[in-house]
Parts: sequence; C-alpha cells; structure tokens
Amino acid sequence: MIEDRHSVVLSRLRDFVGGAELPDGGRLPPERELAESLDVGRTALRKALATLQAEGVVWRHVGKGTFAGERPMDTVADINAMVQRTNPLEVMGARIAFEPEVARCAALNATPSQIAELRSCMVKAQQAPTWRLYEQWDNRLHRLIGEASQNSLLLGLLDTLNAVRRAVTWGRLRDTPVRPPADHHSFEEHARIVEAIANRDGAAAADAMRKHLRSVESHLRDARG
Amino acid sequence: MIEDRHSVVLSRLRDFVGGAELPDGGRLPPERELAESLDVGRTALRKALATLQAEGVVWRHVGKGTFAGERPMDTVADINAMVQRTNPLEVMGARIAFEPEVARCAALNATPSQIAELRSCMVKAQQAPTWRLYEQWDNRLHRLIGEASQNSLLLGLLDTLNAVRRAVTWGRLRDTPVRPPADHHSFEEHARIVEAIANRDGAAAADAMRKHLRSVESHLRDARG
DNA sequence: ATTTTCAACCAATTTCCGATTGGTTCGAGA
DNA sequence: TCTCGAACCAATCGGAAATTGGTTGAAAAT
Repeated sequence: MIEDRHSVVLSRLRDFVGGAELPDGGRLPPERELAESLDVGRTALRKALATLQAEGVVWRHVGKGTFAGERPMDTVADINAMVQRTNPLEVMGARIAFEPEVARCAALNATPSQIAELRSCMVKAQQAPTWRLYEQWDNRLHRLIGEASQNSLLLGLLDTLNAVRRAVTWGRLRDTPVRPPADHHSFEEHARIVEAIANRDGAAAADAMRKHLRSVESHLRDARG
Repeated sequence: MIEDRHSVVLSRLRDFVGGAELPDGGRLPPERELAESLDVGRTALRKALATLQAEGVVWRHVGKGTFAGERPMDTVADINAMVQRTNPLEVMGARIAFEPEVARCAALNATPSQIAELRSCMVKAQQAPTWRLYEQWDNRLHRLIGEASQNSLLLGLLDTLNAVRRAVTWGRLRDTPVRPPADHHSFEEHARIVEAIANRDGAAAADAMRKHLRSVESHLRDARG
C-alpha cells in the first residue's frame, strides 16, 4: 500500500498549506519540524513535497525554506549583477543576437529625419580624428538605430546592454592620437546598415548588422588572442 | 607654511595612486594605514584626500574605503521608466524581435538536462487545470529557454523584458476555473520550439518562436479588439 | 592665535562564524 | 521494496565583531 501512504501524507500536506494562513510570507515550517508535527518520516514528507512542487503549489530553495505559492522573480534589472556574471564574449554574443533585430525594426519604422541623422552620424564617425571620438560616434550610431526602431522598450533593452558592455570593457578604451584608417572595416559595414534601413529592407539591415558585429568580434579576437 | 605641508602630502599621495597598481580594484589602503605609511597625521592625509576627491581622482564611501578612478554609477535599469514610456503593443514587438534570437542561442547551447526540463515544463503547461497555472508554466518555459542560451546577459535582458511585460499587463490575468482547451494553439507551437531546440536547429527554433509570438499577438488583438 | 596631531567616538559597511534548511547518501529494519 | 533515522553537504540567513570614512574635542606644536 505504498500509494495509500503517499496519498495520506499528500492530503495532510495539502490541508496544511491550504487550511492555515502561513505567518511568514507563505513560508512553511522546516522539513524536520513539519515531519515531526505530521508524525511522518522526513523521507515520506519530502516525497509528498516533491509532488506539490511539481504541481507548482510550493517551491523550495536550499537554505531558504519551503514556500507556498509562486516562486518570486527578480524584478530589478541590476546591471551590476549582470556585469558580475557575464564576460566580454557573452556581451558580444548578446549584441550579435539582439542588435540585428533592432536594426530590422529600425528599417521598418525609422522616420526620414532619423535616417538623415543616421547618415550624418556615420559620416562623423568616418571623419573622427581619434579612436576615442570614433567610438563615441559609433556608440551614438548604434543607439540612433535603437531610437529608429520606434520601440521604447527595445531602446531600453539596448541601453541596458550597452551599460553592461561599457562596464565589462572598461579600461579598454583606445586613446591613441591616431585616427582610424580610411579603409577601416566598420565604415563600409556601417554604410551597408544605414542604406538597408533607408531602403526599408529589414532583412538586409539585420544581415548587415550581424556581419558588422561578427567583424568587430573577430577583430577583437585578433587584437587580444 | 601651511601650503607647503599640504602640497608635500598631496604630491606623495598622487605618486601613490598613480605609481603603483592597486591590488584590489582601485582600492587604496585605509586612511589609518596610509597615514602611517606616508608618515603623516590622519588629519593632513584627509585634507589631501579631500582635494583629490574634489578633482575626481579618487572617491570614498564610509565602510567601503577609498578608491582611485571614477565612482561607479548607480546601475539599476529603471524598469519603471520603461513601463511609463511603453505599451502592450511595444512589449509584444520587443518580444517578437528578441525572444526568437534567444531561442536560436538556446538551440545551439542547451544542455541535455535543460532540454529534458523544457519538455517537462511544456507537458506541465498542457496539463495545467487553470489559465493562471498555464500562464505560470508558460512563463517558466520561456525563461528556461533563456537559461538554455547559456548567456547570462541574454537571460538578464529577457528578465528585464519580462518584468516590464508583467508590469504593463498587470491586472489582465485570467483566473477562470476553466482550463485551456486541449487544442490551444500554443501547445503545438511550444512543441515545435522545444523540438527545434532539441534538434539543435537554431533557425527552426527562432522561426517557431517567432510564429508562436505572432500567434499570441493576434489572439491578443482578437480578444481585446 | 592658528594649525596640527592624537585619541575617542559615530555610522555605514564588510567580514566572519555559527545556526538553519533543503538535498543526498547510507545502513537498519519493516 | 520502501521507510525511517542518522549523518553529512552546500547554500543561506542572522548577528556579532571588525573595518572604514566622517566627526569632534582637547592637547601639542608652530
């Protein structure tokens, strides 16, 4: 009669979590206490708790306890926390996954004046007299694309991504007095992106952005590897 | 000769922060140690530190210490700000742009145990006895896909997006005792996504996720007019 | 007189250690 | 075969103690 034993413990448990209001936010007593109070072995109790957890009625965490209801989510996007967990390779991966789709949206939604601004920004980047200024205009170009998507949420996510990127690659700023070479690979890639957006070609914009970021990634690899 | 004394301490300090690489992230020794090591009174040292802080060369915080460089910014992405600016349509647009690419990464990076978890979660969603529980398992499924991407930054961005989504669609939860119909459109769509991930087919995973979200979007439109 | 120094204290923060808790293993026993 | 009890593990929590920048006041030095 294994099934009987299990069912009995289960129903007693259900009564416990449903019947009484748990004093602390949905938290129920530790397994050892609960086992004794229900006059059951800890093993059987844990088996029943596992069932309830599979049903989504309770959730557990080592060191915290067992709780009734839904598992609470992290509602704060702490950029510092992301920076702690991530690394430059992941950041590049996230950019390659995310920014091409932003560019696709931009191609479909950009206003003519935004397209003009994109072109202007691109030229400014090409004429930048130093690497630092070039990167400044490059950043602005990528953010303008986010603005051109006309989706404030996408823009917010892009800003978050950039904040993490800046934090992770901190100190890697090139501050040489040299200017980027006239045949810098990014120039043509930027042009392709902007033209695709101007042509309202979402697929081409996404593709050009992906190629651009992959190019940046490979150059990063060369520089450091 | 007040000025002289001050200047001497200042220059010695500047040498200290500029000359040697600080072992811990820009942190320099506590004032009491530093004062002794520089053979200066703590008062004089603090005066010099105040000058450096005014120049932005160092920053200090009670209980933490004194650090070289710029004070790190308050880096919590303000979800509330995004919620203020956006709307449900934008949220859906952002999901359609973002989540398919996350699914693509998941297809390439998921571990076998994560794939098993995805399948289990999908079944749980199909068997959910109420709409609320279904949405709970649906949310978990989408987040599991984010975890399976093995990119903590993508996961962080996904969590941010979900936090905004929850805030925007708050109060729209269906809590009817009815269960989702057995032929609910999402069931087959979920299956397609999970199978594409299991087959390591990134393109198919992205495509299935996009179709799924578009389907959700159209049903939202129908429901709310 | 004015400034510097020193000691003591305050409040914010970190660090450390012990207690708690879910997760796991193992052998005895029903 | 399953259950029970015990022991142990790793993650977490809680609080005491140490650390640290900030402040005050009296003594000492100039």
